[in-house]
Order: sequence, then structure tokens, then C-alpha cells
Amino acid sequence: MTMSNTGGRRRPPTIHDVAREAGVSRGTVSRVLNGGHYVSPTAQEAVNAAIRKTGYVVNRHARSLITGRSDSIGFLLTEPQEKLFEDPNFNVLLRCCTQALASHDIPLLLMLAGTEDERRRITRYITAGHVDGVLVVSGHSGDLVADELREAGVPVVQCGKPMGRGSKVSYVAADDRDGARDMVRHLLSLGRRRIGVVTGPLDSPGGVDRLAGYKEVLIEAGVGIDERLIVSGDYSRASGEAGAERLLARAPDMDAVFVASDLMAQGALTALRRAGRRVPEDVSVGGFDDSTAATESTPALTTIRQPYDRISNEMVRVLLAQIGGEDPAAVILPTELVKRESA
Amino acid sequence: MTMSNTGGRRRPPTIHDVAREAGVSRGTVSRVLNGGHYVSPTAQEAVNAAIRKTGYVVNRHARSLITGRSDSIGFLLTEPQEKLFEDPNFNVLLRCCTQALASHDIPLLLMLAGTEDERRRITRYITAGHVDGVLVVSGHSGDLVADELREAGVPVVQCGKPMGRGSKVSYVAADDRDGARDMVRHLLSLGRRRIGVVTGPLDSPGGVDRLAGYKEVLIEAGVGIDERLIVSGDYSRASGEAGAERLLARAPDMDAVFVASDLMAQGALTALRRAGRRVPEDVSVGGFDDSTAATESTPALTTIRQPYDRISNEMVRVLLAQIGGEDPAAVILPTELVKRESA
DNA sequence: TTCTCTACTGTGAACGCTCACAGAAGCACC
DNA sequence: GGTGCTTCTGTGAGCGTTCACAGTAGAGAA
Repeated sequence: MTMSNTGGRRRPPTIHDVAREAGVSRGTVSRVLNGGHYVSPTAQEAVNAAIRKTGYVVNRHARSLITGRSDSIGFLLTEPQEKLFEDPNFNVLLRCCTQALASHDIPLLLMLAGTEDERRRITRYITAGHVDGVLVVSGHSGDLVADELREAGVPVVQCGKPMGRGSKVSYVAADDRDGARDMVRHLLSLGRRRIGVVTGPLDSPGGVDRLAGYKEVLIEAGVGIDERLIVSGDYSRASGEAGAERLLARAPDMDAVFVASDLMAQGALTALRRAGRRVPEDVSVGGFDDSTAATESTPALTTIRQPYDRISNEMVRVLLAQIGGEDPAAVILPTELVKRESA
Repeated sequence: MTMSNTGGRRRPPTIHDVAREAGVSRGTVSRVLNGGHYVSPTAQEAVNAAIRKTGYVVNRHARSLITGRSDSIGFLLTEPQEKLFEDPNFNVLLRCCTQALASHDIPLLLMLAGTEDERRRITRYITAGHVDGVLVVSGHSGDLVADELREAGVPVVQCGKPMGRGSKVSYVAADDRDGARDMVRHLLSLGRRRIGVVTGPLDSPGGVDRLAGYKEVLIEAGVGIDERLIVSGDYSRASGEAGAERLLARAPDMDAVFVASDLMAQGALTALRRAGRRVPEDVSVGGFDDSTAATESTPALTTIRQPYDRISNEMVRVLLAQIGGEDPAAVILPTELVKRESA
């Protein structure tokens, strides 16, 4: 099935057309376009009027050709395909970053590096200078792609602490350890003492820090650590379910569990229900992230909110600063305990 | 906290460097780069060797400046912010389209038009020629943005049938009506006769077609239409829950329900459970989409699979063809009944 | 007057590529 | 030897910007 073709684009107006219309030179129009310094109010106004009249929009290719900047940035997701979009956090991050960039009038290029092949192609694309900088998000941040890009001179900001010790990659992260502490303190305040934990992947700083926070508080409180109450997962729903099952098997007297992601907590709820435990009556469950999964589960999850909107904004801010020549920076943002039904 | 800055990009090699290295002219290098017609095997080889040696990557800006193409395409999502990423279908579509484009070495620009302001800005950006074409996805496809873009001469492909009657926008869609027919036939084959429906938004062709399929089969089968068994939703989980509640109130003898999206079906399951109905023993539930929601619910949803991978591939194919000068086209892809636990 | 300074404006060159064109080389045919 | 054809190659122009530089006008000071 086909339809007749309409339209066909007209040649768009150039800076030349605007200059002629405004009765000034190209240079003046260019100056107005780029901040308007050293332009008389009269010229300024004439140019703006001409721009409105002609419907002029700058040709970014011509500009980029000479400035060397592309005025676009990449959003790089390194994650095997399946997990990629299961986690609602990626989506929120992507959405927030797109918006944050849009407010600077910078387009976002989405780059998915699931396979080694894709990864090579994308790295090549990036290092060729087709983007001015890259926002990197990877699930298990053991990934070194951010370091590699930085090594190649590309401005980079990663979401979450980088794994490489001594890595000089900029990053923005929530305060994982502090969040974990808050949650475990909350569970203690409910009178719980046999508190289990399903950790995140322990080859990632986020996973390690959340576990550290858990241990810290229990030791401080004089409850002590019981290794039977510690199992690890990989942030996926399935691993949360399996983790809770193992915990129940190893420590049937568990009266609370801190699960290091909401998605895993969803899985844990399933396992607990199947085992006949009521939440929160028999077992309190605390999640982490405050993703959409937290409100969708029954009971709704008490969790630690990661401020994804702020994280995104900071990532963009830090990246743009770096593109502007500033040094890499690390930003850690506070989390917040959100009480719902599960604990 | 700051860290010392490393690196700083070197000026990348140009076509000139490659030409010198290979002992040929710019023109010859350019020809090799663009398909290699009218180039001797000797020169071909020399150029390729030089490209490898210098690490040359084409400067897309310089190319675009002269060709007028940007060699990038936009992925436009017109949807209010909240709903945007609740629906897993958007994610799958985005992922598949990104990959389909990546295989053509075309970057995807993500554009979110939640507010009227964003929409204006993005339209301006697109019509300025910063992308060669646009893939449009909108939840309730009453949206006319695709038509507007097409009117402005921009190649466009929409996901799902466009609303505007007489619209000449290219689109790729699953066969909604046929999918609905399959599902209702399946419910009939289970011996169900009091089959309710929670429709999609009836200001969108998808919603209308699925309802039409439902009615068609019931009439064909001689069961007839009972208006009390028809309520409408908006594809959201909440509306599915509310819809199922209304159906139960109006037709307590309902023994099956066709819910026009998996997300709504999830909501319906919640409502049915609360009402004390067992699924599938008391009430069979059929969804639509085969999104991740279908396998995550308990019981897992019997549903109609929309072939999102094929839809994405077709969208990209049709769009590229259109950019290449071909006429707009409409593609309708078959759906498939996926039996799980709920019906 | 003349000089200096500031505020502004115009101009040519350049960014790295593609495209159209001209031309060379080889071959076949008259 | 001329003509035509095909296959290949090099060259100059130009895409729409920005940037550096030169230059003008007006104000204020000497």
C-alpha cells in the first residue's frame, strides 16, 4: 500500500538571508546568535526581527564544522539487552537526562552497547568526536568503558561510583551507604533484630556500600552480624526471589529483610508470600531505589529514595562543566527514607 | 571534590591525510567512502589501508553540510511525562528502533514532547532539518504531530494507525482487530459466553479496532453484544483495575474479560482478586501486547503478542525508504495468541 | 587638533567534506 | 588518425557557519 508523496523541503534560510533582511553583516548576526556581546541594541533588534521573519534556525552542521563541537551528547547504556529495560531506574534516568539536556537545547543520542561489537562501534563513534561528552549508565558498574573514554580525552560522567580504584572518572551517585544505614535503623526501630539482607552485585561499589551500611548499623546497635542473614543478588527480580528463599532456609527466624533494590524486593515479596510469611506482620521488608516497582507491589514497599531527578541534573551539570574545561568531579547526593506498607 | 584533568583530544585525521597517505586524491578517498564505484581495486585497497593506518573516521558535520542530510533520525515520544515510561511497550520499541538504526550506522536522537513547550521546540528542531526523518510514537494516537511534520515535508513513520481520517502519514501497526478476534475466539473456545471487555481509548484507532474485533466475533458466534459488558480504559494499570470493577458491578455473571492491554489486565487481575474471583477458574482474563507485564503478573497473562521487534524494523525500513524518495507506506503486521495461565 | 580608548561592524579565510566537471588512459571501431 | 565509449582520477568550488582581524565612529582627554 502506498500513498502519494506531498511536500519536499524548501531550502531553509541561511545566516546570509537574515543579514540581508536585517541590513547588517553575517558577523553581526553570528554575534547576536552567540550571546549578543558587542552588538548595538539597534542591530540586536533588527537581527531578531529578521530571524523571526525568515524563520531562521542555525545550521548546526556548519557551526560544528568550524567550532569542533557537536553540541550533542551521548547517553550510553552498557548492559545486556534483556536486563536493559527491566529496571525502571534506567528509564527514569534516561527521561530525566533527556529533559535536563533539552533545557540546554542539546540533543541526546541514545547508545546501547549490549554486545562487544556494538560497544566497539559506539566507542569509535564517540572518540571520532561526534558527541561532546557522554553520560554513562551501566548496571554492574564494574564496566570500564567510562575510564576508556576518559582516557581517550572524551568528557564523561558516570551514574554511580566507578569500580576501578583510582579511577578519575566523574560520577554522580546517591549516598548508598547512608541510605542503607537509614533503612536498617528504621527496621531496628520497628523492634526487628533478625534482619537479613539481599545485597546488590558485590563487584559494584553500590552493592558493596549498601552492604557496608547494613553491617555498620547492626554493629553499632550491638546486634552483630550473622553471615547466614547475608545473601547476594544482582538487582533483578528473580535474584531477589531466590535470595529471600535462601535466607528463609538458612534463618527461618528472620523478622526483617533489607533488599538492595526494589525490583529484588518485589521478588522477595513473592518468595515470602509463598513461604506463608505475612508482610509486614511477620517480616518487614525494606527496598532501595523508590522505583515504580515500589508502589506497584503489594504491599507497597518502604524504601530508600534515590533522587534520580537530581542525579540526572547533576550528571548533566558536571558533564557540561567538564566540556567547558573544568576538572572532573564527584557528586554524592543524599537519599531519603520513604515509609509505605512493607516496613 | 575535583580531580586533575587528563587527555585533551588530538586533531583527528581528515580525508586529506588519508589521501596523502594512500597517494591518491581527496576525490578518490571520498568515492571509496561512499560505495567505491568507479575506483580501481588498487586505489581501493590503498585507501582502505590508509584509513586503517590513520584511524580516520569521517567528519559527519562536514559531510552533512554539503549533502544536506544529517544522517541521524529522531525518535519522538509525545506523551505526558508520567505515563511515558510506565508502559513497557515504549521501552521495547525504543530499544528495538535504536538497534535497527544502529545496524545502518545511524544515530537515534531521543525527543520527548511532554508539554506544549517542548513540542514546539522539538518541531522547530526537526523542521530545521536537524534530522532526516522521525519515528513517532504516541500513546493515544489522536495526536496530529506526525501529520504536521509530514505537512512540513519531513519523512515520518508513526507506530500505530494515525487518527486523522485521510491522513497520509506512513505507519506500521499490528493487526489490532485480528488480534482481538483471536483472543475472543480463544475465550469462546474455553466455553465462556459472558465475555466482558475493557477497551483502550476510543479516540485512537487501536482502541477502536480491538473493540471492533471483539464485537465481530461475538456476533459471528451468535452470542451477541451486551453493552453492560463493555467499559473503556486508557491502557493504564489503574484504568484496568477500575474497568474490571465496573464490569463486575454491572455484570456479576461475567465469566471472562478481554482487556485491551497487559498493563490494564494487571489492574484487572487486582480487581478480580479483591472481588474474590479466581483467575482462570472463575473468570478467564485475556490481555493484549505481550509486554513484560504479561509474564510478571500472577497468574501470567494469556495475551496477544504484538511483534515489536518486527514493528521497529519495519518502521525503520519504511522511514529510510521514504528518506530515499519513496512514497509513504502503511504496514500491518500479524499478531499471535500466546497462551499462559490466565485464560 | 590629535591621540587613545571603547563600542561596534564588516570581511576573508577556514572548517572537512562532496559534487560536478574536466581530463587521461585504454580499447574498439570505422 | 580520428571518434566514441568506458573506466578511472584529480581539481576547484561551495555548503553555512565562526573566528580573527581590520576598520569605523564617537567620546573623552591632552
